[in-house]
Amino acid sequence: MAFPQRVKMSDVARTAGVSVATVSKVVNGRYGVAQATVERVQQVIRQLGYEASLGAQSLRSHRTNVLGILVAEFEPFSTELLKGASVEVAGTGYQLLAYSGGDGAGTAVGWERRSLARLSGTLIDGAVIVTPTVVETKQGFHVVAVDPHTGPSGLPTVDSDNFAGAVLATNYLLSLGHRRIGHISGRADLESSRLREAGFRQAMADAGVTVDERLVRVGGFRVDSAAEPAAELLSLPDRPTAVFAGNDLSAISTINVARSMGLSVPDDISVIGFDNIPESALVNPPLTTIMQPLQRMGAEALRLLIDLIAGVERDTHIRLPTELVVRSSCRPHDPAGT
Amino acid sequence: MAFPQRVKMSDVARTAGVSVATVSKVVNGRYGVAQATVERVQQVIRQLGYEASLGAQSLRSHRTNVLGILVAEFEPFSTELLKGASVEVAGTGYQLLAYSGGDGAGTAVGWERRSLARLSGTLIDGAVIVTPTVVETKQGFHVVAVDPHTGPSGLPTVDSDNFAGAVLATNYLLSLGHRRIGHISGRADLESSRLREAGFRQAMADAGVTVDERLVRVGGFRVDSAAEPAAELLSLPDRPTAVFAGNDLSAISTINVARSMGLSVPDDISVIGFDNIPESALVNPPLTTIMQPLQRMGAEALRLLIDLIAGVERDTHIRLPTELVVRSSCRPHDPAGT
DNA sequence: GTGAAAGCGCTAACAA
DNA sequence: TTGTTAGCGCTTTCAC
Repeated sequence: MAFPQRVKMSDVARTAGVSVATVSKVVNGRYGVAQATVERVQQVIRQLGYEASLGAQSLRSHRTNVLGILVAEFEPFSTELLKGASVEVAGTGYQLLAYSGGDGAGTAVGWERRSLARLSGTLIDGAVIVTPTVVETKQGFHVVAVDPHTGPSGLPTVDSDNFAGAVLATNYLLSLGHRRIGHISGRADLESSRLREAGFRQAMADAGVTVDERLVRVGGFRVDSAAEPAAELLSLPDRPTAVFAGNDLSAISTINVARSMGLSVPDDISVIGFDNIPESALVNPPLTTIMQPLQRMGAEALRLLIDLIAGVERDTHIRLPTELVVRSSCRPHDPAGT
Repeated sequence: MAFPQRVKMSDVARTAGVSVATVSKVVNGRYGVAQATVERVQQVIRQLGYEASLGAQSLRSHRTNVLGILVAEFEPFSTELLKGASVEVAGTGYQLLAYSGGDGAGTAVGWERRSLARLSGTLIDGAVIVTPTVVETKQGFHVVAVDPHTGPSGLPTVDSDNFAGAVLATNYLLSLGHRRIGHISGRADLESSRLREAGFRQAMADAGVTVDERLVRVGGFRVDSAAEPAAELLSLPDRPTAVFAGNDLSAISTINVARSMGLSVPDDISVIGFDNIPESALVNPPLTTIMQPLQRMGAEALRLLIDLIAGVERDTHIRLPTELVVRSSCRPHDPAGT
């Protein structure tokens, strides 16, 4: 077993004694080929293990039955979506192609435009874009955004109720007696980040608690980018007694920073996250957080995309509910400091 | 913002007043283009937001700087590898393309051959294949297998020490006083599955405990496929007091089945898994398991692939250590049954 | 320094 | 029913 160079359609044609056009017809199940020929060609295809090149095929036909999921990188958030999309795609006849077009540092604005430009029109019939940095609409190519960018956009979207989730998180901390609550926000360009901060402020206002602006910092939704703002927050002379982190990664980063500063979570400071990625249960202490149904979001996005391609009339904005998940990273505030 | 059809190289050429050949040279940084022309073309490229089509480009050039990760589906095991590969790829100049070529039911033998045939030669410069079902070698195309198929294969591989891990798991159960230990094995065609069962048998033999063959069943490494064998095991009149599941998914399935039968884990039966996927910490009770460094395996596989492409001389078989992770799904065996 | 032309592997008219 | 032809968007000689 060392032979198989790449076998192409012309190889099949030659072996079967027909033209490539005929092979193409057989491969694509077109009418107008003698039954005997069909069988002979199929026989050769099996024997040679021929499989059409996705690149060449899509270049020509503009239909591939492959759906793209475009992400900046494969981190816990996007891989959860991927899991959901993966089970949803089963039995649809589509294949899934996940493309990571970022630079790995999470800083490349516009990665989704580049990825989309490289893959759309050829290779994929439609795409789900995860947390895009810019808004753009292409003609004749279907795109669904998960956790979309801020700003008006005609794009079909899937997200969760970020505002309500943030209110949930903040109210939980308030109910525990915290008043000096910090917030590490996410990527300023994302609607979700904006809404979480807005929910935080709303809940604080509703409770009659003034937000200390020094306790609100931009964390960027990543472990590395959140470390510095977290450190600043915790170094304040009158540091917060609780932190609502914009997502679980920021929360985990905050816990790491706290530990490195000799602070105990939740004894010295309570931390709550957002997302409920699987990793949040693995940190020490296990993270209290707001759950977004990530896998379901991935599944809904994929279903929406398939429906759009099929021309199904339907609602193109899906918003799923969030939920408080209590673990061990928060405790009641003790004014006495005992 | 509704304009951009797909902009192609000919659009750039026309706008810049040059030929597509010249644009191509500029895009690929070839020598022999006047500095002024280079700048003008680059200006137009930026202005139009041009990006080369992966499909067309790869069809012609057979070099794409895209590496493939081929999986049957996006489940916790493969997505962990993906996370590891994603951080490893940063800064290498490669992009990652993950392709799910299975049928979603996990039953399609040969998916990796099909996926490979569709993507290799065009689109990707090399591939990491996750738990392939068959062995095959292509010429002039680099492939690394993670958790490879049983049987001799020239393929470069990355795996963990499955045998030692299984011994670890079994010895742990033995040390807890269990003697009637069941095993739900994995996919018969995978080397990892074979080695885990072998390690189980070895550890039992070393402890002088006879394996009851009725307590060894094939589980297939998936939640759904493991449910029936688990149910059979737990329905036995003299059911095992502990089960070593071939992987975490089977273990989780076993816990589900136990609960549905009214059995308590770990009070009525202890369960240990293998893999340490993040989900294992989320089940109730949190799963005791054998950790494979999945993200690191993904990273090592990607590094190995890149080295192979670059022609670096190096070891092409990487085996990483496993480790016992104690959580709450096992407890000492109580002969009295109190 | 630049462009015309051939061709990557495939599909789709159209002709035979 | 089958093969011939053109061309998808791009790269690469090779003339000019």
